[in-house]
Amino acid sequence: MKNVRSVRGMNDILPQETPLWQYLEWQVAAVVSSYGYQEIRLPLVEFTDLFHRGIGEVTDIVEKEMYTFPDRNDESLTLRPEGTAGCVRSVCQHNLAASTTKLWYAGPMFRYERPQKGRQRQFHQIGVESFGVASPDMDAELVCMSARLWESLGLTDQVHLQLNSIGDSGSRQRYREALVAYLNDYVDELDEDSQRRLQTNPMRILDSKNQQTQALLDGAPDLRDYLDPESEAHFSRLQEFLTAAGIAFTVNTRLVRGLDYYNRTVFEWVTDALGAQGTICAGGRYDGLVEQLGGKPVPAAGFAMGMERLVLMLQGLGKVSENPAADIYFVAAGADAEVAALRLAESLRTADSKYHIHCNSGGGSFKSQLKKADRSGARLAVILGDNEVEQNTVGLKQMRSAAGDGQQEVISQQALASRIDELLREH
RNA sequence: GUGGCCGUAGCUCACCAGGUAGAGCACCGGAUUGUGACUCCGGAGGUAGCGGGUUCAAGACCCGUCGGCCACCCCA
Repeated sequence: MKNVRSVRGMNDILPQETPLWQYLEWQVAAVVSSYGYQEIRLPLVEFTDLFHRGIGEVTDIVEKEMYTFPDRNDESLTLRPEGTAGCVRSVCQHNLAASTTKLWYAGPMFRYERPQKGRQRQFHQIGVESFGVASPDMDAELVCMSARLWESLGLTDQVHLQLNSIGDSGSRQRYREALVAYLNDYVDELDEDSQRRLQTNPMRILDSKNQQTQALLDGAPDLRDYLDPESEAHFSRLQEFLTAAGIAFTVNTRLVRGLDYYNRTVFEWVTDALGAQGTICAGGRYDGLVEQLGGKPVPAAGFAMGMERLVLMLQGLGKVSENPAADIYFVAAGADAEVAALRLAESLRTADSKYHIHCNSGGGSFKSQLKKADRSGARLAVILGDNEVEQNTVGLKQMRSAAGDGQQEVISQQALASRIDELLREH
């Protein structure tokens, strides 16, 4: 107990918390399937090369956050740091994108980062990916679907949508040059990180949190002025759709994403309820990725949600997860009574499996077993001792009846199932 | 990877000008014969994250390390 411990940043989700996770998963599955999305289950491990080609060589994820190791065959493998690359790989491998394909998945992702609240090394995402539709109605569908999710989770008034278009590669190229040209005059005023990015990935300077840098950017060229006409039309059409759907958004021309595969639409759902980890959901269009990974050219778009962050928000709502309380607790004293209890509990489960039945009290006096029954939260205690066994009866005690707690009756063992139904269905 | 704060029983925390640890909750048992919740009594549980240093003596001071939180970075 001293020296066994989980790996840093890789946390247990304890029984107390799992109901909330299940609730979240259930809501998401219901919403996305109402849009016709189908679940796909993907490996946690992929060839390292997939992420280098998919996410981009100069991204932070690939440069310093991946769990990469050689397997026994000396091939380099990596624990997936995100879901899109693997999903696209699967789509290519099985030729799934012959027609429009809409997929979703959920599961753990791995990134070697410094843990904080809302950020772990093993964390969980739900991802949604759509293949085969290039027009902006698909972008709109994805945003609508995510908005509907917040609605179903009760989070709508805590989240806000930020939207941008980063155009095609040509417009980004032209904009990058203009931005670098502008910023080169102010190199000394930039923060250290931004100075470095000026060489490696200038557009990432746009979402710097440094205030002085942001002030400098006020005079910088605007990405919007550099969009190619098609991207511009795509973007304005998307905004039309969203307005029609009644979804509020802010166009943030400094919103760029850290993964190289995006083009045109990018969006983020943000909240201020989570401190520095404000993004709960993010995504966009990635029309070039399928081809880049060796498939036929297929347009695509998608987004991913951080489950830990959503769970934190749900907890913040006061949505405390409740463990399913016990319904029936068997109290059995004596060797014969234990046998009878086991037999009766099994027959109850056969008759109706929806009750939570506990029948392994571990012995002890009636008193201590009743105490355990009480703490289990069970509404009914079935009591068996030598007398009951002899007479084929049970004591049935109501632990939580509204009026006059502790009512107890003696009934035949044959009548137990139907009497339990009567008592438990009343509420 | 950088910076700040922190690390005492299962949980929340206390003590201490440095002299080898306590409370509440939880847990277990008991309050006469087969019955829970309230009350009373009792019990178990910590080599004070780990390692080193200073000291006659350290959980308390110093260093390192691991871990947690917060921010940066980055991202979901």
